[in-house]
Amino acid sequence: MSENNPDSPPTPHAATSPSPPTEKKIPKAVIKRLSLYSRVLQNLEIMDREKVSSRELAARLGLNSAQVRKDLAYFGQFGVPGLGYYVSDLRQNIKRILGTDRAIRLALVGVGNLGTALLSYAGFARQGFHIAVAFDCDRRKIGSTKGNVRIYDAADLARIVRQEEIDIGILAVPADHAQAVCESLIGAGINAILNFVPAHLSVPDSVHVHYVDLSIEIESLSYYLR
Amino acid sequence: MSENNPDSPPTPHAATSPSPPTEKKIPKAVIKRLSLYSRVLQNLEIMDREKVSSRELAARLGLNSAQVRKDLAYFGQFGVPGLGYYVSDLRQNIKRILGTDRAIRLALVGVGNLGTALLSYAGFARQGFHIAVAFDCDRRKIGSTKGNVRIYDAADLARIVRQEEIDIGILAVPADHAQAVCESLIGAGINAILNFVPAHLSVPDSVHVHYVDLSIEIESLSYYLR
DNA sequence: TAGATTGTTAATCGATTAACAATC
DNA sequence: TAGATTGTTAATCGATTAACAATC
Repeated sequence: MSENNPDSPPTPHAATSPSPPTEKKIPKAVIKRLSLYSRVLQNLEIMDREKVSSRELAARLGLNSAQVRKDLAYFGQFGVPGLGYYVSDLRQNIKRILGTDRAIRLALVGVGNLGTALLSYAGFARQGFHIAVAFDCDRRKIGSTKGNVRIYDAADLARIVRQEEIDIGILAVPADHAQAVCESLIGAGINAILNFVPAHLSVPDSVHVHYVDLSIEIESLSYYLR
Repeated sequence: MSENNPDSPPTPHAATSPSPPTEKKIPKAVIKRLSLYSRVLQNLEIMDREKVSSRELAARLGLNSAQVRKDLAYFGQFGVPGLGYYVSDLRQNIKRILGTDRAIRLALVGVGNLGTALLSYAGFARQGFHIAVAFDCDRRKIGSTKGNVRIYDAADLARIVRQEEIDIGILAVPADHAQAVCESLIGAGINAILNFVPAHLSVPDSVHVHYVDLSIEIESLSYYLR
């Protein structure tokens, strides 16, 4: 989103459409909250709750009820005036909107310290996220498996990512490889990346990157001590 | 920040001052970017760069240069018109502002799957973040050490957190314990928490919580597939 | 000095919240 | 029906960006 400012000259983006004919652009923050609603709804379902109001949904997440209603209204009319939302119904709708009504296939690139931890982290599978393959460029790791996941040569990334129909790439390589690996992933058709590398990635607008950086988070938190 | 809306009745917060006599409130996003600047400056220092402009700093992070200048200007005048910023000088200033010019002491609560991964994650130490102690309530873990960190009984949390002068708490317990543990930490004087638990925490305004939730991130990313 | 870049103000943009008619 | 809660518009709030005088 740094295009067309006085810092970078107006880019003659051949690839980018002048203005996508989308009805209304949905803020990223809305999508993130959708996932939060989904989780709360899952809990409510376990508690056998049939209905829920925007007010309660908001309270359970520390949000404003108008925001909840507005977020949901981006995607259709899911509620019943005077009653609220039907828990299971709304949950299914949200999962469909997010595309998590099927298993999501992940590829991990970089099986170092952090990568290994991610492979053994059970939390993913429970939510329907499946690390299908891993990549590294260390001879000693290639061909082996870790946490039931086979480790392939990073040189074969593009081919295997296509073959295995990977949805999302997880980046956990050394910082100086991040941009290159990122480009390989994009070249292989990936346009959603979870980036654990403490480095800024340059990607086309069509590619979505989420940064996870614990050091930055801790550093930010230290500002608030005492 | 959910106070004073029609959802929650105006809370008669005895403890909260009506409006802190702070000069200007600094947005959380600014603090987060400060940490990013700090990292880029570290890299520039390694490259033996003496000076840097807001333009370059911005470009390296995909931001706007006016934003960089404005962020820094919250805290003083660090730049030289016509020249830019002195790399080492600015970096030191930012570290001082963030409070990371000394080692930060962390306490991990919950030594399960994820907690163990965090203990063995080397990335922290490098940045001056030190997990000083860990807590669990499993008899078999209490008293042992993992990754050089001693695991204490969660029942002794308050006492040890004070004794060890912990700055930040890391929450990695089962979801149904999160709120209670969070309150113990706050009771022990902690007001900065890194929360890995997929649950909303209710905390006073004075306490800062950062949520790290990989499942939510992946779920959000799946929205953008194709 | 001329050129460059800061710090800062004003303009723009986007997101959150309040309010309320419509509706069950 | 009366009470409750939605969907949505308008008002508010906050954050980003452009522009430029001041300054090295």
